[in-house]
Amino acid sequence: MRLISYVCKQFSPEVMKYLCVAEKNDAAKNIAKFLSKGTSNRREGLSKFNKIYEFDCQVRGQQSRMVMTSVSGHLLNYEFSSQYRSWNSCNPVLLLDAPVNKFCPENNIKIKKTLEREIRGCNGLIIWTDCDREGENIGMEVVNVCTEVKRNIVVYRAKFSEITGPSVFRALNNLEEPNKNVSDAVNVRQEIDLRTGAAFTRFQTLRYKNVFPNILSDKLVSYGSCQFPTLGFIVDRYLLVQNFIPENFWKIKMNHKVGDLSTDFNWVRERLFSKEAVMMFLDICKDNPVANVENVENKPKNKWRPLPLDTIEMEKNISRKLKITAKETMKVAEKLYTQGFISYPRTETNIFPKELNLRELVEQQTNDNNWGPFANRILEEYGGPNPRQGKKSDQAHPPIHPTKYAENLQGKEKQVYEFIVRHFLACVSQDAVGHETVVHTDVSSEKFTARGLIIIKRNYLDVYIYEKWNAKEINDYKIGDTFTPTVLEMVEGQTSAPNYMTESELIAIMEKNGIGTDATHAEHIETIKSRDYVTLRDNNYFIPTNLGLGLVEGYNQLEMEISLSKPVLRANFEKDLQLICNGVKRPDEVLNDQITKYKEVYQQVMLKVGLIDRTLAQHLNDTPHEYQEPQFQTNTYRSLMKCPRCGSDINLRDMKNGRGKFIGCSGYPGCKYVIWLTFGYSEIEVLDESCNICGPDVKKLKIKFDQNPFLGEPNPNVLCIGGCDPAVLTALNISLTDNSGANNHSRTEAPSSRPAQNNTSFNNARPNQSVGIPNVRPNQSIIPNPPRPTRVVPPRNLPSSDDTIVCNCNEPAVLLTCQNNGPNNGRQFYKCYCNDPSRKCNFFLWAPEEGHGPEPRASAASAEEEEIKCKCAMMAVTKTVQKEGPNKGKQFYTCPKPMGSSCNFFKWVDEDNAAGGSTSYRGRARGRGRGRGGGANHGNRTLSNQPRAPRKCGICGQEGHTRTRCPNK
DNA sequence: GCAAGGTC
Repeated sequence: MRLISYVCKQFSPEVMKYLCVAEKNDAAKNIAKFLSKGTSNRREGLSKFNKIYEFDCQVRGQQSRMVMTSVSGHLLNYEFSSQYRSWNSCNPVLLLDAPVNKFCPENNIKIKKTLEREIRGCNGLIIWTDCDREGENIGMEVVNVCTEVKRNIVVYRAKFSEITGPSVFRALNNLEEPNKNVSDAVNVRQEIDLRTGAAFTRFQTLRYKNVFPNILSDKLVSYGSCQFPTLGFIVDRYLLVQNFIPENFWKIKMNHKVGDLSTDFNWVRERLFSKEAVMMFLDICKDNPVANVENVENKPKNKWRPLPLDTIEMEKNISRKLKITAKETMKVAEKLYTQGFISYPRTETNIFPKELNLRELVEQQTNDNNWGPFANRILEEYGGPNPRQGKKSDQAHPPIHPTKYAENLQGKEKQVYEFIVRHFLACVSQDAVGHETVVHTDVSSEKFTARGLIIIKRNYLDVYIYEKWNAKEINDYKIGDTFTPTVLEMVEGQTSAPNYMTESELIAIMEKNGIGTDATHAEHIETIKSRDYVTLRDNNYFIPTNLGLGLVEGYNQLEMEISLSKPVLRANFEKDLQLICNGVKRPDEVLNDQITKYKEVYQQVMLKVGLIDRTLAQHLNDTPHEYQEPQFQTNTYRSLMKCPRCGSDINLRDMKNGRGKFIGCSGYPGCKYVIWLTFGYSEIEVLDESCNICGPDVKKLKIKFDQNPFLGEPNPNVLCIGGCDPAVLTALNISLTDNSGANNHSRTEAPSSRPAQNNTSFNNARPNQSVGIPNVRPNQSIIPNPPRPTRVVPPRNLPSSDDTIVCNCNEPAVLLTCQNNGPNNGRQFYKCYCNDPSRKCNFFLWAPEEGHGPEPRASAASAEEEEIKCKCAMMAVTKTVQKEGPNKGKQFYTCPKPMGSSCNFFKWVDEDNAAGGSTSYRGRARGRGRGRGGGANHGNRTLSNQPRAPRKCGICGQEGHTRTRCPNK
């Protein structure tokens, strides 16, 4: 509560306006209805899924304005960085630790925009999402979106277990803080599910379409941490049935008939697997076939009313008794919940909270024609509701119960609602009461018993029509009675295999093993049906298909310590997630553990994959083709640096039209950060070499310019665009902070000719529209490394008359020879000798040589020979007049930028450059550069005597030196 | 074309 007391001081109490966000539209509607007491005004959100309700309400003792709206489940979703999304982009194993980002899917954008719009007018936020693990995470997504727009807002969490008037007011009067631990656990769960699911799904699909093209060429052979263990349960039962060997058994049957009343007696030995032995016992009995009644037990026997209803029990019972599938049941229950007829249908709790007014709930049902009289009996005859209590609680939702009487429901809604009401009334009523009689008899020392049942009060059975309790009348025996059995004979039987698995059993075993949630069991079952892993026999029993059986058997053949089709991996993961919730384990710790485990599994699978192939081949009855490894794309991009906007990697990427490259964020489309390369180049690549100044995350770029903007520098040049050298950014027209399109035009094309994807998406990117939330691993920062303060290097002027060249470290420079294949091949240059990265000495200087000395400028330079710069210091391009007229065909220099952002520089090619007066900055001819800035600007020696505009330092703007020698660094 | 979890 510390947060709350702190932030409350930030605002004047009379102006509080809260944005309230529920998990779904109907919940928002009902919460608003109760809180506003029916006075809320409705208006439309930007999405049809989130209406907005406005009303006044007391919050923490203050009259406040409430703006109630909703999301629609999760707002964001994890996705791989774009370069990993294509199925042939990489080996699937790389997906286990490839970069992932959270982004807002297209169909949630309007919901997100609604939140962003509404929070601007509010100074508080109250999270009303469901009070479970996922709801906490959804709430945190809302908090992140809203605080990104408006930082200083009060954030509260409303905790409620049902949407009723008392419950929501109780939540409002006991506002809490969001729980970050719980939200973190969900993030880990999401990330691991995506990584493992995608990695193994791609592996299986790509491999088996190749190995069994006749059968699986078009099949999606998916893997999921829940779907595979679910398949495994069905296969286990199937194999149990298939491998079952029946055995014959024999037993003695005894019956006694008195008039019309027939009483069966059970042999205490039940059955024996030896015919001879049973025959022997029967012979003994028949020697003196008189039954002596040794004892008669009379005792009360109750049949217990059901426990309060949780989701699993609801799914199992409705599946078994009403023959409605779990998936359908949940769909119907969800609808009933959103209509306010029942409480939240996803609950693990079977204990009613004390504060829930059960009497009121029973009273709501008293007018029904079918169960109304029973409800009245609870109130009048039983002294009010008396629930049987279970032992489970999820601390979030109460057991499923009716919250409102419904009389006009139809079809399955009616059936499900009726089940929930009858179950509720049953569990708060009384156990059925009966009387049991057990008769013990002796026939020649062999014991036989008979049981009779008299039902005294049916109680809950009157309303819970789904259960039967049959009375069994037997003869009235007394101790000491003797009688001759009507039937005394040997009967033969055979053990039988268990049945294949029913849905009800499957859900039970999933729950027991922690596979899926109460909300998703039904989904996983549907998934394995749709993948053709299992099929339904007689509309009731699950059996695996050849594919499902082959896959599970294949993995089982590997005899791995941890099998993908066994539930242990998921179960252990769930335990770790709970530890994150409890604050015992750190999320990154669990994440890394899981990734390591799955990598080991993947490696083991790869080692013995032939065994899976052969097992699958047997089950599919097909000959496996030799596996051809797909040609995975090799252009998985090397990270250039971290995105200034979202912290993901940004990479040098190919334009879709193949006409160049650009630098884009791997979080696209979540993050649309992009740098267009507006300068001319023939080669560009990201090197392994990191920038000493910007840090290890920032790699250097090697660029071969069409026209080298760095006069005298080698071409190709090795540069850093991480921000350590503003002159580089200026020369390349790159802005790291402004990404609204300052350089958002392609290298050589007008924006309209860019690929459509980039043309629309990237141009629309604005900083506050970021939808990407980076997946920040522990050692990552979401903010790129800022340029470190550059070491101060005092200017060291080289003696102009001295032949010794010294570098910026004041050490003699080393004379090297250019080895590249460019025009400078074989040419000599000076470089820092000490080669100590910590010194950050970038010294470079061409050595004077014959034929490379000062040259007179060509009087009428062609574009090839002369470098002309425009007003924005870009290398001017040569164009030819196309317009009809006297100048048609004449060449001119102009700014390389497209119309609209051009500096409008203009100069005729044949104009006398030497005359001066031009606005251009003239450089050296290609391949004839000298020291940076033409030598003179290095301050060490002049290697060119060409007339030129004075160069200014890219860092401090002063003349007389350049960035490498800047005293103000 | 991948997961599981929300919800419509």
